[in-house]
Amino acid sequence: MKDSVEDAVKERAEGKPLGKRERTKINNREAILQAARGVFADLGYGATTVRDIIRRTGLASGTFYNYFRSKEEVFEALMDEGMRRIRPRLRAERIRSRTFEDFIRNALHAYFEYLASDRETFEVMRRNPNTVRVRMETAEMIAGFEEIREYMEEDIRNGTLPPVDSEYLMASVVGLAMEMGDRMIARDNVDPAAAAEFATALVLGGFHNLPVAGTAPAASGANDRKDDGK
Amino acid sequence: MKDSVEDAVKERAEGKPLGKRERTKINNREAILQAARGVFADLGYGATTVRDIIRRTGLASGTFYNYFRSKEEVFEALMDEGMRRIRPRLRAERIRSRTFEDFIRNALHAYFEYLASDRETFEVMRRNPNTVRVRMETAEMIAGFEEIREYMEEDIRNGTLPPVDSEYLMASVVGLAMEMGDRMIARDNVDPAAAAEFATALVLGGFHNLPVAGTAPAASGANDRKDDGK
DNA sequence: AGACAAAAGTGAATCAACGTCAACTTTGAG
DNA sequence: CTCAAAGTTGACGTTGATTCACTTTTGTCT
Repeated sequence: MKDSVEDAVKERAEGKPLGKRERTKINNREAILQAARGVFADLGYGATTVRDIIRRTGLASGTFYNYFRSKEEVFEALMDEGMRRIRPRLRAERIRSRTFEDFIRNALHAYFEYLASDRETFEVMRRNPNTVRVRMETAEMIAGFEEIREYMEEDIRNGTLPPVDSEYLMASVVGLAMEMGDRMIARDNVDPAAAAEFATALVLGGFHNLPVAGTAPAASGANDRKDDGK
Repeated sequence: MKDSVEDAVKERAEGKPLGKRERTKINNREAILQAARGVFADLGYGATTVRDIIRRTGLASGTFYNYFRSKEEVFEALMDEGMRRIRPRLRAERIRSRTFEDFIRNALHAYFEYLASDRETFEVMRRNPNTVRVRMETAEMIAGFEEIREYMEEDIRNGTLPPVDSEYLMASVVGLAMEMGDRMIARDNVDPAAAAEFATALVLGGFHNLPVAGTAPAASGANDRKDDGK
Protein backbone atom coordinates (compact mmCIF):
# COMPACT_ATOMS: atom_id res chain seq x y z
CA MET A 1 0.00 0.00 0.00
CA LYS A 2 2.99 2.23 0.33
CA ASP A 3 4.67 3.27 -2.87
CA SER A 4 7.89 1.41 -2.83
CA VAL A 5 11.21 2.38 -4.26
CA GLU A 6 11.01 -0.59 -6.56
CA ASP A 7 7.92 0.81 -8.08
CA ALA A 8 9.71 3.92 -9.09
CA VAL A 9 12.59 1.90 -10.39
CA LYS A 10 10.45 -0.45 -12.35
CA GLU A 11 8.47 2.40 -13.67
CA ARG A 12 11.52 4.16 -14.95
CA ALA A 13 12.99 1.00 -16.36
CA GLU A 14 9.88 0.20 -18.28
CA GLY A 15 9.38 3.74 -19.30
CA LYS A 16 5.87 3.44 -18.01
CA PRO A 17 4.68 6.36 -16.02
CA LEU A 18 2.42 4.48 -13.68
CA GLY A 19 0.18 6.63 -11.63
CA LYS A 20 -0.05 6.05 -7.95
CA ARG A 21 -3.50 4.63 -8.38
CA GLU A 22 -2.33 1.93 -10.71
CA ARG A 23 0.60 1.17 -8.53
CA THR A 24 -1.45 0.57 -5.42
CA LYS A 25 -3.80 -1.50 -7.45
CA ILE A 26 -0.97 -3.70 -8.53
CA ASN A 27 0.47 -3.77 -5.06
CA ASN A 28 -2.79 -4.66 -3.41
CA ARG A 29 -3.46 -7.41 -5.83
CA GLU A 30 -0.02 -8.75 -5.29
CA ALA A 31 -0.37 -8.46 -1.53
CA ILE A 32 -3.57 -10.44 -1.62
CA LEU A 33 -2.03 -13.14 -3.76
CA GLN A 34 0.99 -13.29 -1.55
CA ALA A 35 -1.10 -13.52 1.58
CA ALA A 36 -3.24 -16.18 -0.03
CA ARG A 37 -0.22 -18.26 -0.86
CA GLY A 38 0.77 -18.19 2.78
CA VAL A 39 -2.66 -18.95 4.14
CA PHE A 40 -3.32 -21.77 1.72
CA ALA A 41 0.01 -23.25 2.66
CA ASP A 42 -0.72 -22.91 6.36
CA LEU A 43 -4.32 -24.02 6.49
CA GLY A 44 -4.95 -25.86 3.28
CA TYR A 45 -7.36 -24.71 0.62
CA GLY A 46 -10.50 -26.03 2.24
CA ALA A 47 -9.93 -24.47 5.61
CA THR A 48 -8.91 -21.01 4.55
CA THR A 49 -11.43 -18.24 4.55
CA VAL A 50 -11.42 -15.01 2.64
CA ARG A 51 -11.00 -13.24 5.92
CA ASP A 52 -7.87 -15.17 6.75
CA ILE A 53 -6.44 -13.83 3.57
CA ILE A 54 -7.29 -10.18 3.90
CA ARG A 55 -6.40 -10.18 7.56
CA ARG A 56 -2.83 -10.81 6.51
CA THR A 57 -2.80 -7.89 4.16
CA GLY A 58 -4.13 -5.32 6.58
CA LEU A 59 -6.72 -4.28 4.02
CA ALA A 60 -10.39 -4.04 4.82
CA SER A 61 -12.61 -6.97 4.10
CA GLY A 62 -14.52 -5.14 1.45
CA THR A 63 -11.38 -4.39 -0.48
CA PHE A 64 -10.86 -8.03 -1.19
CA TYR A 65 -13.85 -7.99 -3.42
CA ASN A 66 -12.48 -5.22 -5.53
CA TYR A 67 -9.86 -7.69 -6.65
CA PHE A 68 -11.34 -11.15 -6.52
CA ARG A 69 -14.80 -12.53 -6.22
CA SER A 70 -13.95 -15.46 -3.96
CA LYS A 71 -11.16 -17.51 -2.57
CA GLU A 72 -11.65 -19.79 -5.51
CA GLU A 73 -10.78 -16.98 -7.82
CA VAL A 74 -7.64 -16.16 -5.87
CA PHE A 75 -6.60 -19.74 -6.08
CA GLU A 76 -7.27 -19.72 -9.75
CA ALA A 77 -5.08 -16.65 -10.11
CA LEU A 78 -2.28 -18.40 -8.28
CA MET A 79 -2.50 -21.41 -10.54
CA ASP A 80 -2.64 -19.22 -13.59
CA GLU A 81 0.42 -17.39 -12.43
CA GLY A 82 2.35 -20.63 -12.11
CA MET A 83 1.27 -21.80 -15.50
CA ARG A 84 2.10 -18.48 -17.04
CA ARG A 85 5.61 -18.78 -15.76
CA ILE A 86 6.09 -22.29 -17.06
CA ARG A 87 4.61 -21.96 -20.48
CA PRO A 88 7.24 -19.72 -22.00
CA ARG A 89 9.91 -22.09 -20.80
CA LEU A 90 8.21 -25.00 -22.41
CA ARG A 91 7.78 -23.01 -25.54
CA ALA A 92 11.46 -22.14 -25.52
CA GLU A 93 12.40 -25.77 -25.08
CA ARG A 94 10.10 -26.64 -27.84
CA ILE A 95 11.81 -24.26 -30.16
CA ARG A 96 15.30 -25.47 -29.48
CA SER A 97 14.31 -29.12 -29.62
CA ARG A 98 14.47 -30.75 -32.98
CA THR A 99 12.80 -34.03 -32.19
CA PHE A 100 10.05 -35.29 -29.99
CA GLU A 101 12.63 -36.89 -27.77
CA ASP A 102 14.51 -33.68 -27.33
CA PHE A 103 11.38 -31.87 -26.51
CA ILE A 104 10.25 -34.33 -23.88
CA ARG A 105 13.63 -34.36 -22.24
CA ASN A 106 14.00 -30.63 -22.22
CA ALA A 107 10.46 -29.92 -21.24
CA LEU A 108 10.57 -32.31 -18.31
CA HIS A 109 13.81 -30.79 -17.13
CA ALA A 110 12.34 -27.34 -17.37
CA TYR A 111 9.24 -28.39 -15.50
CA PHE A 112 10.96 -30.04 -12.58
CA GLU A 113 13.49 -27.24 -12.29
CA TYR A 114 10.73 -24.73 -12.20
CA LEU A 115 8.80 -26.70 -9.65
CA ALA A 116 11.81 -26.93 -7.40
CA SER A 117 12.43 -23.22 -7.68
CA ASP A 118 8.85 -22.26 -6.96
CA ARG A 119 8.19 -24.94 -4.42
CA GLU A 120 6.28 -22.63 -2.16
CA THR A 121 3.60 -21.91 -4.70
CA PHE A 122 2.97 -25.47 -5.54
CA GLU A 123 2.89 -26.79 -2.08
CA VAL A 124 -0.40 -25.00 -1.95
CA MET A 125 -1.97 -27.76 -3.90
CA ARG A 126 -1.23 -30.56 -1.57
CA ARG A 127 -0.40 -29.23 1.79
CA ASN A 128 -2.33 -29.33 4.97
CA PRO A 129 -4.18 -30.28 7.81
CA ASN A 130 -5.80 -32.46 5.82
CA THR A 131 -5.89 -34.42 2.87
CA VAL A 132 -7.89 -32.47 0.39
CA ARG A 133 -5.79 -31.96 -2.60
CA VAL A 134 -7.16 -29.39 -4.88
CA ARG A 135 -6.36 -28.87 -8.44
CA MET A 136 -7.84 -26.19 -10.52
CA GLU A 137 -8.34 -26.43 -14.18
CA THR A 138 -7.93 -22.82 -15.18
CA ALA A 139 -8.11 -21.54 -18.70
CA GLU A 140 -4.37 -20.99 -18.58
CA MET A 141 -3.80 -24.59 -17.52
CA ILE A 142 -6.02 -26.04 -20.15
CA ALA A 143 -4.32 -23.91 -22.75
CA GLY A 144 -0.92 -25.00 -21.51
CA PHE A 145 -1.80 -28.66 -21.75
CA GLU A 146 -3.35 -28.15 -25.10
CA GLU A 147 -0.23 -26.45 -26.32
CA ILE A 148 1.77 -29.50 -25.38
CA ARG A 149 -0.63 -31.65 -27.27
CA GLU A 150 -0.22 -29.41 -30.28
CA TYR A 151 3.50 -29.93 -30.19
CA MET A 152 2.92 -33.63 -30.19
CA GLU A 153 0.58 -33.35 -33.12
CA GLU A 154 3.23 -31.44 -34.99
CA ASP A 155 5.76 -34.11 -34.28
CA ILE A 156 3.37 -36.66 -35.56
CA ARG A 157 2.98 -34.67 -38.73
CA ASN A 158 6.69 -34.24 -39.21
CA GLY A 159 7.36 -37.83 -38.42
CA THR A 160 9.44 -37.77 -35.27
CA LEU A 161 6.52 -39.24 -33.39
CA PRO A 162 4.35 -42.12 -34.60
CA PRO A 163 0.68 -41.33 -35.02
CA VAL A 164 -0.40 -42.10 -31.51
CA ASP A 165 -3.35 -40.79 -29.56
CA SER A 166 -2.00 -37.36 -28.74
CA GLU A 167 -4.55 -36.64 -26.05
CA TYR A 168 -3.59 -39.75 -24.14
CA LEU A 169 0.07 -39.12 -24.62
CA MET A 170 -0.24 -35.57 -23.37
CA ALA A 171 -2.33 -36.74 -20.44
CA SER A 172 0.21 -39.40 -19.60
CA VAL A 173 3.11 -37.04 -19.58
CA VAL A 174 1.24 -34.37 -17.70
CA GLY A 175 -0.15 -36.77 -15.12
CA LEU A 176 3.16 -38.45 -14.63
CA ALA A 177 5.00 -35.17 -14.29
CA MET A 178 2.54 -33.68 -11.85
CA GLU A 179 2.34 -36.69 -9.61
CA MET A 180 6.08 -37.12 -9.63
CA GLY A 181 6.48 -33.43 -9.02
CA ASP A 182 4.36 -33.64 -5.90
CA ARG A 183 6.58 -36.39 -4.56
CA MET A 184 9.72 -34.60 -5.50
CA ILE A 185 8.68 -31.49 -3.67
CA ALA A 186 7.80 -33.51 -0.61
CA ARG A 187 11.27 -34.99 -0.37
CA ASP A 188 13.93 -33.71 1.95
CA ASN A 189 16.37 -32.87 -0.75
CA VAL A 190 14.77 -31.91 -3.93
CA ASP A 191 16.64 -33.08 -6.98
CA PRO A 192 14.91 -31.92 -10.12
CA ALA A 193 17.57 -33.30 -12.42
CA ALA A 194 17.08 -36.79 -11.06
CA ALA A 195 13.33 -36.52 -11.33
CA ALA A 196 13.62 -35.30 -14.88
CA GLU A 197 15.92 -38.15 -15.82
CA PHE A 198 13.53 -40.64 -14.38
CA ALA A 199 10.50 -39.24 -16.12
CA THR A 200 12.32 -38.84 -19.39
CA ALA A 201 13.53 -42.41 -19.38
CA LEU A 202 10.06 -43.70 -18.72
CA VAL A 203 8.35 -41.68 -21.40
CA LEU A 204 10.98 -42.04 -24.05
CA GLY A 205 11.56 -45.69 -23.45
CA GLY A 206 7.93 -46.35 -24.13
CA PHE A 207 6.68 -44.09 -26.83
CA HIS A 208 7.86 -46.24 -29.74
CA ASN A 209 5.67 -49.06 -28.61
CA LEU A 210 2.51 -47.08 -28.25
CA PRO A 211 -0.47 -48.36 -30.12
CA VAL A 212 -0.86 -46.39 -33.27
CA ALA A 213 -4.06 -44.51 -33.40
CA GLY A 214 -6.46 -44.70 -36.18
CA THR A 215 -8.51 -43.66 -33.26
CA ALA A 216 -7.07 -40.38 -32.18
CA PRO A 217 -9.89 -38.01 -31.46
CA ALA A 218 -9.50 -35.50 -34.17
CA ALA A 219 -9.19 -32.36 -32.17
CA SER A 220 -12.08 -30.64 -33.81
CA GLY A 221 -11.10 -27.01 -33.76
CA ALA A 222 -7.95 -27.78 -31.89
CA ASN A 223 -6.87 -24.34 -31.09
CA ASP A 224 -9.99 -22.39 -30.70
CA ARG A 225 -10.38 -21.57 -27.12
CA LYS A 226 -13.83 -21.38 -25.85
CA ASP A 227 -14.36 -18.03 -24.47
CA ASP A 228 -15.06 -18.75 -20.88
CA GLY A 229 -17.31 -16.05 -19.82
CA LYS A 230 -16.57 -15.92 -16.18
CA MET B 1 -35.69 -44.99 5.47
CA LYS B 2 -38.28 -47.56 4.82
CA ASP B 3 -37.28 -51.11 5.43
CA SER B 4 -36.89 -52.54 2.02
CA VAL B 5 -37.43 -56.05 0.87
CA GLU B 6 -33.82 -56.26 -0.03
CA ASP B 7 -32.92 -55.67 3.52
CA ALA B 8 -34.82 -58.67 4.58
CA VAL B 9 -33.29 -60.69 1.81
CA LYS B 10 -29.79 -59.59 2.57
CA GLU B 11 -30.37 -60.20 6.20
CA ARG B 12 -31.49 -63.71 5.64
CA ALA B 13 -28.74 -64.42 3.18
CA GLU B 14 -26.09 -63.26 5.56
CA GLY B 15 -27.72 -64.93 8.48
CA LYS B 16 -27.53 -61.62 10.27
CA PRO B 17 -30.59 -60.67 12.17
CA LEU B 18 -30.32 -56.95 11.68
CA GLY B 19 -32.59 -54.96 13.87
CA LYS B 20 -34.62 -52.21 12.36
CA ARG B 21 -32.41 -49.68 14.04
CA GLU B 22 -29.31 -50.96 12.37
CA ARG B 23 -31.06 -51.22 9.08
CA THR B 24 -32.14 -47.61 9.02
CA LYS B 25 -28.71 -46.59 10.07
CA ILE B 26 -27.26 -48.34 7.08
CA ASN B 27 -29.95 -47.00 4.83
CA ASN B 28 -29.55 -43.45 5.99
CA ARG B 29 -25.85 -43.53 5.55
CA GLU B 30 -26.26 -44.96 2.10
CA ALA B 31 -28.92 -42.40 1.25
CA ILE B 32 -26.63 -39.59 2.25
CA LEU B 33 -23.77 -40.96 0.22
CA GLN B 34 -26.00 -41.45 -2.75
CA ALA B 35 -27.41 -37.96 -2.49
CA ALA B 36 -23.93 -36.56 -2.12
CA ARG B 37 -22.81 -38.28 -5.27
CA GLY B 38 -25.61 -36.59 -7.13
CA VAL B 39 -25.09 -33.17 -5.67
CA PHE B 40 -21.36 -33.20 -6.17
CA ALA B 41 -21.93 -34.17 -9.76
CA ASP B 42 -24.51 -31.44 -10.25
CA LEU B 43 -22.87 -28.56 -8.45
CA GLY B 44 -19.25 -29.50 -8.10
CA TYR B 45 -17.54 -30.08 -4.82
CA GLY B 46 -16.86 -26.48 -3.98
CA ALA B 47 -20.39 -25.26 -4.48
CA THR B 48 -22.26 -27.95 -2.67
CA THR B 49 -23.40 -27.40 0.86
CA VAL B 50 -24.22 -29.93 3.50
CA ARG B 51 -27.79 -28.84 3.27
CA ASP B 52 -27.94 -29.47 -0.45
CA ILE B 53 -27.08 -33.02 0.38
CA ILE B 54 -29.53 -33.69 3.14
CA ARG B 55 -32.28 -31.89 1.33
CA ARG B 56 -32.15 -34.66 -1.23
CA THR B 57 -32.52 -37.33 1.36
CA GLY B 58 -35.54 -35.86 3.09
CA LEU B 59 -33.78 -36.20 6.41
CA ALA B 60 -33.43 -33.35 8.84
CA SER B 61 -30.30 -31.29 8.81
CA GLY B 62 -29.26 -32.44 12.23
CA THR B 63 -29.31 -36.03 11.13
CA PHE B 64 -26.54 -35.43 8.69
CA TYR B 65 -24.21 -34.87 11.57
CA ASN B 66 -25.01 -38.20 13.10
CA TYR B 67 -23.32 -39.71 10.09
CA PHE B 68 -20.64 -37.35 8.89
CA ARG B 69 -18.93 -34.37 10.35
CA SER B 70 -18.76 -32.34 7.15
CA LYS B 71 -19.09 -32.48 3.43
CA GLU B 72 -15.42 -33.15 3.33
CA GLU B 73 -15.97 -36.30 5.25
CA VAL B 74 -18.72 -37.44 2.92
CA PHE B 75 -16.48 -36.85 -0.01
CA GLU B 76 -13.78 -38.78 1.72
CA ALA B 77 -16.18 -41.64 2.24
CA LEU B 78 -17.01 -41.65 -1.45
CA MET B 79 -13.38 -41.75 -2.42
CA ASP B 80 -12.69 -44.46 0.08
CA GLU B 81 -15.51 -46.47 -1.31
CA GLY B 82 -14.07 -46.27 -4.79
CA MET B 83 -10.65 -47.23 -3.61
CA ARG B 84 -12.01 -50.06 -1.56
CA ARG B 85 -13.59 -51.49 -4.67
CA ILE B 86 -10.47 -51.22 -6.73
CA ARG B 87 -7.93 -52.51 -4.31
CA PRO B 88 -9.04 -56.12 -4.20
CA ARG B 89 -8.96 -56.23 -7.96
CA LEU B 90 -5.45 -54.94 -8.03
CA ARG B 91 -4.49 -57.41 -5.38
CA ALA B 92 -6.03 -60.20 -7.40
CA GLU B 93 -4.12 -59.12 -10.48
CA ARG B 94 -1.02 -58.99 -8.44
CA ILE B 95 -1.46 -62.55 -7.34
CA ARG B 96 -2.00 -63.96 -10.75
CA SER B 97 0.80 -61.96 -12.29
CA ARG B 98 4.17 -63.53 -12.28
CA THR B 99 6.30 -60.62 -13.42
CA PHE B 100 6.33 -56.90 -13.08
CA GLU B 101 5.21 -56.60 -16.66
CA ASP B 102 2.27 -58.86 -16.11
CA PHE B 103 1.26 -56.95 -13.09
CA ILE B 104 1.38 -53.57 -14.77
CA ARG B 105 -0.59 -54.79 -17.72
CA ASN B 106 -3.22 -56.53 -15.66
CA ALA B 107 -3.48 -53.80 -13.10
CA LEU B 108 -3.93 -51.10 -15.68
CA HIS B 109 -6.60 -53.11 -17.42
CA ALA B 110 -8.38 -53.65 -14.15
CA TYR B 111 -8.19 -49.98 -13.31
CA PHE B 112 -9.55 -48.66 -16.56
CA GLU B 113 -12.26 -51.29 -16.67
CA TYR B 114 -13.34 -50.37 -13.23
CA LEU B 115 -13.30 -46.69 -14.00
CA ALA B 116 -15.46 -47.21 -17.03
CA SER B 117 -17.92 -49.25 -15.04
CA ASP B 118 -18.18 -46.79 -12.20
CA ARG B 119 -17.95 -43.71 -14.30
CA GLU B 120 -20.59 -41.91 -12.31
CA THR B 121 -18.65 -42.00 -9.08
CA PHE B 122 -15.49 -40.70 -10.56
CA GLU B 123 -16.98 -37.92 -12.49
CA VAL B 124 -17.50 -36.40 -9.11
CA MET B 125 -13.88 -35.51 -9.01
CA ARG B 126 -13.76 -33.44 -12.07
CA ARG B 127 -17.17 -32.41 -13.00
CA ASN B 128 -18.80 -29.11 -12.77
CA PRO B 129 -19.76 -25.75 -13.27
CA ASN B 130 -16.42 -24.93 -12.97
CA THR B 131 -13.01 -25.92 -12.94
CA VAL B 132 -12.09 -26.90 -9.45
CA ARG B 133 -10.93 -30.39 -9.55
CA VAL B 134 -10.71 -31.91 -6.17
CA ARG B 135 -8.80 -34.91 -5.19
CA MET B 136 -8.77 -36.28 -1.75
CA GLU B 137 -5.93 -38.15 -0.28
CA THR B 138 -7.78 -40.48 2.03
CA ALA B 139 -6.15 -43.10 4.18
CA GLU B 140 -7.57 -45.71 1.88
CA MET B 141 -6.05 -44.03 -1.14
CA ILE B 142 -2.67 -43.62 0.41
CA ALA B 143 -2.74 -47.22 1.45
CA GLY B 144 -3.73 -48.29 -2.03
CA PHE B 145 -0.88 -46.39 -3.61
CA GLU B 146 1.50 -47.65 -1.04
CA GLU B 147 0.42 -51.17 -1.73
CA ILE B 148 1.32 -50.72 -5.35
CA ARG B 149 4.68 -49.43 -4.34
CA GLU B 150 5.15 -52.50 -2.17
CA TYR B 151 4.51 -54.73 -5.11
CA MET B 152 7.14 -52.87 -7.03
CA GLU B 153 9.59 -53.26 -4.19
CA GLU B 154 8.95 -56.96 -4.17
CA ASP B 155 9.61 -57.15 -7.86
CA ILE B 156 12.83 -55.34 -7.33
CA ARG B 157 13.80 -57.86 -4.69
CA ASN B 158 12.92 -60.81 -6.84
CA GLY B 159 14.61 -59.34 -9.84
CA THR B 160 11.82 -58.80 -12.36
CA LEU B 161 12.27 -55.08 -11.92
CA PRO B 162 15.59 -53.25 -11.75
CA PRO B 163 16.28 -51.34 -8.55
CA VAL B 164 14.62 -48.11 -9.54
CA ASP B 165 13.12 -45.44 -7.36
CA SER B 166 9.91 -47.18 -6.44
CA GLU B 167 8.18 -44.08 -5.18
CA TYR B 168 8.71 -42.30 -8.45
CA LEU B 169 7.71 -45.32 -10.44
CA MET B 170 4.52 -45.72 -8.44
CA ALA B 171 3.80 -42.01 -8.74
CA SER B 172 4.36 -42.16 -12.48
CA VAL B 173 2.02 -45.03 -13.02
CA VAL B 174 -0.61 -43.64 -10.72
CA GLY B 175 -0.42 -40.14 -12.15
CA LEU B 176 -0.48 -41.40 -15.68
CA ALA B 177 -3.40 -43.71 -15.02
CA MET B 178 -5.47 -41.12 -13.25
CA GLU B 179 -4.95 -38.40 -15.77
CA MET B 180 -5.60 -40.76 -18.65
CA GLY B 181 -8.61 -42.08 -16.82
CA ASP B 182 -10.10 -38.63 -16.59
CA ARG B 183 -9.73 -38.20 -20.30
CA MET B 184 -11.08 -41.61 -21.04
CA ILE B 185 -14.19 -40.97 -19.02
CA ALA B 186 -14.73 -37.68 -20.74
CA ARG B 187 -14.79 -39.26 -24.17
CA ASP B 188 -17.91 -40.09 -26.03
CA ASN B 189 -17.23 -43.74 -26.29
CA VAL B 190 -15.25 -45.06 -23.43
CA ASP B 191 -12.83 -47.76 -24.41
CA PRO B 192 -11.00 -49.04 -21.36
CA ALA B 193 -9.12 -51.72 -23.25
CA ALA B 194 -7.59 -49.16 -25.58
CA ALA B 195 -6.65 -46.91 -22.71
CA ALA B 196 -5.07 -49.83 -20.89
CA GLU B 197 -3.08 -50.83 -23.96
CA PHE B 198 -1.80 -47.34 -24.34
CA ALA B 199 -0.77 -46.95 -20.74
CA THR B 200 0.78 -50.38 -20.62
CA ALA B 201 2.87 -49.77 -23.69
CA LEU B 202 4.16 -46.53 -22.32
CA VAL B 203 5.09 -47.85 -18.92
CA LEU B 204 6.53 -51.14 -20.04
CA GLY B 205 8.41 -49.71 -22.93
CA GLY B 206 10.24 -47.43 -20.60
CA PHE B 207 10.93 -49.17 -17.37
CA HIS B 208 14.09 -50.93 -18.52
CA ASN B 209 15.74 -47.65 -19.17
CA LEU B 210 14.96 -46.07 -15.85
CA PRO B 211 17.88 -44.74 -13.91
CA VAL B 212 18.84 -47.24 -11.30
CA ALA B 213 18.55 -45.99 -7.78
CA GLY B 214 21.76 -44.69 -6.32
CA THR B 215 23.14 -44.60 -9.80
CA ALA B 216 21.18 -41.68 -11.06
CA PRO B 217 22.90 -40.42 -14.19
CA ALA B 218 25.42 -38.09 -12.71
CA ALA B 219 24.35 -34.96 -14.41
CA SER B 220 27.74 -33.31 -14.32
CA GLY B 221 26.05 -30.04 -14.82
CA ALA B 222 22.55 -30.80 -13.90
CA ASN B 223 21.40 -27.98 -15.98
CA ASP B 224 22.97 -28.45 -19.34
CA ARG B 225 21.20 -30.94 -21.40
CA LYS B 226 22.64 -32.68 -24.37
CA ASP B 227 21.48 -30.60 -27.17
CA ASP B 228 23.13 -31.83 -30.25
CA GLY B 229 24.03 -28.75 -32.11
CA LYS B 230 21.27 -26.33 -32.65
C1' DA C 1 -2.69 25.88 -5.60
C1' DG C 2 -7.77 24.76 -5.35
C1' DA C 3 -11.94 22.48 -6.74
C1' DC C 4 -14.09 18.69 -8.36
C1' DA C 5 -15.25 14.00 -10.12
C1' DA C 6 -13.91 9.39 -10.40
C1' DA C 7 -11.69 5.55 -8.25
C1' DA C 8 -10.75 2.91 -4.52
C1' DG C 9 -10.95 1.71 0.41
C1' DT C 10 -13.62 0.88 4.66
C1' DG C 11 -16.30 -1.69 7.95
C1' DA C 12 -20.95 -2.11 9.72
C1' DA C 13 -24.96 -4.47 8.23
C1' DT C 14 -27.12 -8.22 5.98
C1' DC C 15 -27.33 -12.88 4.57
C1' DA C 16 -26.36 -17.87 4.10
C1' DA C 17 -24.86 -21.92 5.83
C1' DC C 18 -22.88 -24.31 9.74
C1' DG C 19 -23.22 -27.20 13.66
C1' DT C 20 -25.52 -27.83 18.26
C1' DC C 21 -28.98 -29.31 21.26
C1' DA C 22 -33.33 -29.77 23.92
C1' DA C 23 -37.45 -31.90 22.84
C1' DC C 24 -39.67 -35.58 20.49
C1' DT C 25 -40.23 -40.31 18.25
C1' DT C 26 -38.96 -44.97 17.47
C1' DT C 27 -37.07 -49.25 18.82
C1' DG C 28 -36.15 -53.27 21.46
C1' DA C 29 -35.75 -55.61 25.91
C1' DG C 30 -37.96 -57.21 29.84
C1' DC D 1 -47.26 -52.70 28.21
C1' DT D 2 -43.47 -49.95 29.99
C1' DC D 3 -39.35 -47.71 29.83
C1' DA D 4 -34.60 -46.45 28.72
C1' DA D 5 -31.63 -45.95 24.96
C1' DA D 6 -30.96 -44.69 20.29
C1' DG D 7 -31.99 -41.79 16.83
C1' DT D 8 -34.41 -37.84 14.59
C1' DT D 9 -35.87 -33.21 14.26
C1' DG D 10 -35.63 -28.31 13.30
C1' DA D 11 -35.09 -23.94 15.64
C1' DC D 12 -31.25 -21.29 17.22
C1' DG D 13 -26.89 -19.14 18.09
C1' DT D 14 -22.26 -18.66 15.29
C1' DT D 15 -19.29 -17.81 11.84
C1' DG D 16 -17.89 -16.23 7.72
C1' DA D 17 -19.40 -14.21 2.96
C1' DT D 18 -20.85 -10.38 0.52
C1' DT D 19 -22.86 -5.83 -0.09
C1' DC D 20 -23.02 -0.97 0.09
C1' DA D 21 -23.40 3.79 1.91
C1' DC D 22 -19.92 6.53 3.23
C1' DT D 23 -15.02 8.32 3.47
C1' DT D 24 -10.51 9.00 1.59
C1' DT D 25 -7.33 9.30 -2.19
C1' DT D 26 -5.98 10.45 -6.73
C1' DG D 27 -5.80 12.76 -11.15
C1' DT D 28 -7.40 16.54 -13.94
C1' DC D 29 -8.66 21.00 -15.12
C1' DT D 30 -8.44 25.70 -14.26
